[in-house]
Amino acid sequence: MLFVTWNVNSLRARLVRVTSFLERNKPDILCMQETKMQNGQFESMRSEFTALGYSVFHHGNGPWNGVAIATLVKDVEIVQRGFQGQDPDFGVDRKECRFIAARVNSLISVSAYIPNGRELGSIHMENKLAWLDALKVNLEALREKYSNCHFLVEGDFNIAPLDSDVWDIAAFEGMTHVSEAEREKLSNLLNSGFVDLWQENGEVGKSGFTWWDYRSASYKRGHGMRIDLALYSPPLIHENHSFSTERIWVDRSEREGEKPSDHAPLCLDAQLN
DNA sequence: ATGGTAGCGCTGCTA
Repeated sequence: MLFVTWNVNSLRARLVRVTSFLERNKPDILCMQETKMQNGQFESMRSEFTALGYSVFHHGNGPWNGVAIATLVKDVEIVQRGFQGQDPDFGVDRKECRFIAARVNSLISVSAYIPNGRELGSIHMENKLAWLDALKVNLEALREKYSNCHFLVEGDFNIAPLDSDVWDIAAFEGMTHVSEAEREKLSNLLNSGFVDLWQENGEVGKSGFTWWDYRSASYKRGHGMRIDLALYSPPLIHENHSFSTERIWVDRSEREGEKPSDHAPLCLDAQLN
């Protein structure tokens, strides 16, 4: 199966790029982040997806954030929008839509958009760290509930796990995305039973960057970061399941040409049953 | 070079 996660940076601005990508690559599941629209606005473009055979679940409430899952698989149901037990997708100033989970056959597919954090020490950074704690709690609960399911958590984590995941670690002194605090939250999540598939299976010597700033010709200069991740967890109940990564790669062609997102899609070819 | 660019929605915020 082909799995893709892509921060599209506005689904309205990127609709043709996204539908063209689906036509050409036919991923079984596409997780999107930063759709930047409300559920009602998404309805006006739903037919663009259904025409290609995709079912789409969208979770958005305003001009920022917003996540979605599109799939060709027919045995699919939405299992969670936002976090449980609190007013979900909590943000500093408003409710934000950053988490959606669907069951696709025997897989729970999660599309997540972790808060940016803006600056170390800011209220937004505190929110980012709290959000990562809530993500771990919610995933633990879901893994208990769907204990016979594989879990693939994909999205824009706004965290570069390793120093080698940024173009120049020296340039990130005192910056978000590489701080000890957020990396520790990610480690906590991984230690609860997830594998960073790029770290496990990425091509040796390839950077794995998925994001390049629009400014300062960052893409051309190779100034990128690996912040879009695919995390896998096997079923809690270990009965005759298997999962193997055939290949994981970044489709850089989508960061080129006319009006690209500032993120490229992270693609995963994997077999599971 | 404490700049730079893109998107949203209408003035400045978010990334």
